[in-house]
Amino acid sequence: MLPFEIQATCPTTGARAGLLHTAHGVVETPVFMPVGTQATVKGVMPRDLAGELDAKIILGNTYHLFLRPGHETIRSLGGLHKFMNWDRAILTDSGGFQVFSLEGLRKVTEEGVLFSSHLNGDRHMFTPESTVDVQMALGSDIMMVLDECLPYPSSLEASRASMHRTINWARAAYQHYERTGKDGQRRLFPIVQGSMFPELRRECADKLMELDAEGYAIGGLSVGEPRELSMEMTELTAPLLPKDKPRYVMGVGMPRELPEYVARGVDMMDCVLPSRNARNGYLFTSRGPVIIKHQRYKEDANPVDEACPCYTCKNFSRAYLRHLFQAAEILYSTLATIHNLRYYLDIMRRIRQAILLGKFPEYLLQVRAEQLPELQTEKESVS
RNA sequence: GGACAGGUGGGUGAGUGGUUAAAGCCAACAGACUGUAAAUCUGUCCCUCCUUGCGAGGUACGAAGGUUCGAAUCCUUCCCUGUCCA
Repeated sequence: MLPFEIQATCPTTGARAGLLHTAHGVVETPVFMPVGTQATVKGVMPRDLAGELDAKIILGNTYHLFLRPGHETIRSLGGLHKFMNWDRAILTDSGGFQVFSLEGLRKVTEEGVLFSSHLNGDRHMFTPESTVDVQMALGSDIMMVLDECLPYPSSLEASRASMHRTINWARAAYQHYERTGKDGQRRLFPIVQGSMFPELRRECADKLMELDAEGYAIGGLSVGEPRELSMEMTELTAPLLPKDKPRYVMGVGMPRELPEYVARGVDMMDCVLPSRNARNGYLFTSRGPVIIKHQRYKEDANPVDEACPCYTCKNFSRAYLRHLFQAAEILYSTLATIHNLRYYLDIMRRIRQAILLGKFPEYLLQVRAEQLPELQTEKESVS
């Protein structure tokens, strides 16, 4: 298997366009990966995910799938791909994010994380080794090492200790992986931590480099810090990671930030924003956000985004979507999620094209120059 | 015609003499959301004013009177609604 093929690099910014080969297809990078935590991208059928949206890779979650339905159940049913009828690539997060999001339901020790299930309180010990085993049972194409995702802000001392723990876990996970699971069909990515401290980020990246992994992630971002900080941390960390390996920034970002991350050498991103915000009534458009529940859309016959070629925009009005939202109809979530994901994925396709054509700097400048209103005005939405 | 039960803010529905401009829920109107405990969560939700404060007035619990220092709460009459009996 060709590990990671870089097709073009922007000489100005360092942005790359590449091909990430997996046992479940080729992923064109830079890529945005829709989040499908519980073996489903909420609201969207795999048929649309592969067809209309043409996503090449999606996320699953170790913690959630371990608890329900259980990795052994999924293994016995033929693996996660078969289980959810998704024959393209899957990346699984390790449960490291749940260390952050389920703070209060877990205890971190040097050995790993002891979770109290949010479903029934049962206690489960997650170790670097066990999370690799679970992800192998799921049949993940890209596995993530167990890491400790700290909240913001965290003290220097706490961040340093945590960062070292994450390094130790990464080593343990990698050793285990090389002993039991490395077969050229899958990958295991370590995750750079270090909170918002440049020296910790550098040290962490440095140490993880020794693992000579098949790809690296930058984690611990989008945990409450100002947006500029997430960008700064990425900017200083990405160049420390191997040029010939995919770089993955976890849990970002807003649409306009996507090219910014790519400009900093990032190849992969994921975020729940497009899917979650869709369900909560927040639609991303080329002219800024459309909060579909707003009264101003009650009689708006226009599509969500004139410029969007998605199924939702091609066939339905804002007024209809607003109605579905107000009525809490299931179809709303589906149509809204299809739109938002299509919006994100189309942005990534444009970014990739720009890089391949050597026009990424212009693209970036153009995006930066667009002064999108925070919210569309009454006048704009009526016109 | 008779007997019960009941009429509370957009809806529903608590509240039976004073911390009640009146709980809760819903609707409505806004806000949040970044490796998903999220089809979730938060706020506003009678009117006017300002020095925007757990501020000042004014209206308000079917209607009109009355009792009381004080009434959505007690009394009287009337109007209306529901159920049952003729």
